[in-house]
Amino acid sequence: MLFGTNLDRAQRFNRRVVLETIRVNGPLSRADVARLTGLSAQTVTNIIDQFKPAGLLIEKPRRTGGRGQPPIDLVINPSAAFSFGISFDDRRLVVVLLDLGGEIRGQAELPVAHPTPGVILPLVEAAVNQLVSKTKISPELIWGAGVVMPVLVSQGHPTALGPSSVPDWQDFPVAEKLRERLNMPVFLDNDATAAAIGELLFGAGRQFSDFFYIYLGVGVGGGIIISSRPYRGAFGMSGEIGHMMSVPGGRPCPCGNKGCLERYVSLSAADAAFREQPETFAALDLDELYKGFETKNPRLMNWLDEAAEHLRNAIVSVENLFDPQAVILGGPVPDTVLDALIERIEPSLISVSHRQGNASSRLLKAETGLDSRVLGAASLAIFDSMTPDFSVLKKEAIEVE
Amino acid sequence: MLFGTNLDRAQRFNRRVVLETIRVNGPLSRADVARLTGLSAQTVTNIIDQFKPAGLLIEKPRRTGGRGQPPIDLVINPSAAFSFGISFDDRRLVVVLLDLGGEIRGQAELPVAHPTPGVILPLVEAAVNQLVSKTKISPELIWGAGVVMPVLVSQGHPTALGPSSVPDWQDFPVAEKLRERLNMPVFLDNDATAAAIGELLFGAGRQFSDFFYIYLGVGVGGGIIISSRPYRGAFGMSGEIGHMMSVPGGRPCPCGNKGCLERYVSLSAADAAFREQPETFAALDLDELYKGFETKNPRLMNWLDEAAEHLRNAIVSVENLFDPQAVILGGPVPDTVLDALIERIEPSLISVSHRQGNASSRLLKAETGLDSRVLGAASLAIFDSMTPDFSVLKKEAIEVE
DNA sequence: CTGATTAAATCCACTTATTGGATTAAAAGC
DNA sequence: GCTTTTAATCCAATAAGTGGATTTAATCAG
Repeated sequence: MLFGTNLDRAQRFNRRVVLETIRVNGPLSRADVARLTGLSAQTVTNIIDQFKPAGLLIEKPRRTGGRGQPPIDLVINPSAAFSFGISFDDRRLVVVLLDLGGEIRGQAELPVAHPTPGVILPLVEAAVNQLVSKTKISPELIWGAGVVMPVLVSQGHPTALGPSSVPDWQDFPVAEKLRERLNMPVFLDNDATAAAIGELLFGAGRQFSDFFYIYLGVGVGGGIIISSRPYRGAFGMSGEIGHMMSVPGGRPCPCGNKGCLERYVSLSAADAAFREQPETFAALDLDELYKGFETKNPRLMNWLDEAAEHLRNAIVSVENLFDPQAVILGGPVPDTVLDALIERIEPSLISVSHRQGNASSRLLKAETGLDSRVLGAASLAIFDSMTPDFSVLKKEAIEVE
Repeated sequence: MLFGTNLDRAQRFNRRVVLETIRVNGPLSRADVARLTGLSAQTVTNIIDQFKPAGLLIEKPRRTGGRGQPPIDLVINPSAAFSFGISFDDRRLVVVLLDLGGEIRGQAELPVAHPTPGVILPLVEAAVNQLVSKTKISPELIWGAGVVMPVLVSQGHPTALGPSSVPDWQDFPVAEKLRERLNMPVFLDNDATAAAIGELLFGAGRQFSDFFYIYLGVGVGGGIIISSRPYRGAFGMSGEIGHMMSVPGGRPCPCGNKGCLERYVSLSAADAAFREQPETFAALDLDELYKGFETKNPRLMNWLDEAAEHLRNAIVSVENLFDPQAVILGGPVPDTVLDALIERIEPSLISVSHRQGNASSRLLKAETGLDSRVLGAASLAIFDSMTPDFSVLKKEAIEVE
């Protein structure tokens, strides 16, 4: 439904525009911000004055060199706000504390045997409280927490298409329950979307406004960034690249179709190739698998070749459908595996992105590394508070501060 | 780049919100609009007063029945604005005059042998002038013209990946040249995107904010509507569903890959099946082909079965990637062909859109029919002037009225 | 038939963010 | 030491949305 806006909302929007412009474009003077945003210098001054009490911006000493009065450079104060990232599956729970600059300030990791809500929620609460007291950050600087778990998320709630490794969470109101316990805004998202947002804020996506993030994990998912915002689809389930048809009539998939990409390109598929057995859809021994990659196990090297073929076709489709600035490959796999895949895929990609004069590499490796998942989770709250989204103009939108 | 907004832009945005809300939601009182948009009743009154001089809105007699003072219903005046649609290929040129209600007020159709700019531009100018004088509409009510031709459009200019049926237009500044001749805003777009916008404004897409339009023509293209706006990709070439890989290692495609969907699902592919010959990539005899469909030619019926298979896989991928509210199938093909395809595809579609409780049909037939292309072209200017887009808030945005 | 009730539309004074022009400040150039 | 240039700020003006009060016009209850 459409909505109108007003003076209030417009300023809230402008505040975010100013903040995000400074965050992305490095040290910037008030005059620079005015030029970049189209706002008047006076307006920029006013808005920046509003940020001062919260300490969100740091003024650097006047920079000399050119003519005229030297500008005062502004940068984001990384210690002005914090966010928690929470990630778990059927093996472990990870909680990280991220600052506004994208640095990890604290981390807790716990083994988990039975990831039921009754077990996980208290553990999360304890870990968060412990991190707060250990790092001595003041609670009002915490903008929120993001949660990622191995489920699909539709309209804020966990859902699943096939069997799940965390079945107890189906339709459980995670965000609400955690909000009550932690007393801060809580966001739940798909792993791929969260990782894409993490990459957008702090990683390889920083330079792009439109990219497709491929999250290679136990399955394979996609996070879509359009106009510097996540696109979650009409029902929150977009980006399911793993269930694109890769081999007509191929391997059966729990989703009900045959030949889905995920059955060929995923850690689960790699594991099957490694063990020379069909996929079991049970918990994987990831350490074993990582070791196999490290020792260049021939079955895994073989799998890499095959996986690259399948993935290339999927990327061609993605490029042809989205025409993004880049496709970014990441997820909880060793860097060497990502490199190996990219090396095999890139040279022979033909799509609309193959345009003349486009010499730049279109398939990039994610920068957030093995922790992309939990870093993505942590970036959800920061993203929500900082982005000059359309919805900021809406009445229901949430206050930046 | 980010941009700020101001009071001025905010009102421009609100004006469009009010107008579009009334256009879509039928007769609405000022109070209704206030409730739907979140604007105050006073603001709605003010904005509607601004539209009165231009005659954009019509007040219907007070509606009685309920308690309280009866509301005054408002509807869009279809005769308050007009737009031209211009479409040509290597066979014919079509120019239509559309009103704000989506009705065709006038139409001109001319055969074309050599569609060079030198031939087409004067013909268009003459046709437009003739339609203006014949329908006696006043020139200041014309919001603009949209152009569609068989090329890909990237950043406002014609480009091509493979061979083109209108090679003389490569990188030709169509919009600029026509703007000079017609003295009105001119928009150039891909056929699929234009048809999708037409469907969004006046067709099956009216009820949706997120859908994928499949344009089945000589080739097959896709128009993406996200949040009620077209998504053209980072470089304007999104939606190229025709070059998704359908058969690994399959029929060679001029794009450089093998097994592209378009080599199996398109009028060109149908024609090849009809003639039992490989594709020639020369001009098709469409009338012959249409006749073949009408007489239920067995080779074409066979092609329908095969095409449906390929198209189904592509739609599964599209649904899994975009999670749209619907996929709409249209283009310059007989209704019976669209029906036949949908009938074969729909029942066995499995994707994330296959969610529980989603009984609604996900694959729909376009409503704009055979003329989807030129109607889409005509809707470009109307869309540009009416939609409460993000960009309206920008300094550079164009005035509504 | 009359007064109470309900809802729409408008009137009016007020608030507030942005703006544009003027002013001040601080450097470099000549 | 004066001029030029640029940044940042001061100040009065502008204009759109808001909230409360008022007017208008219908239905409902007695």
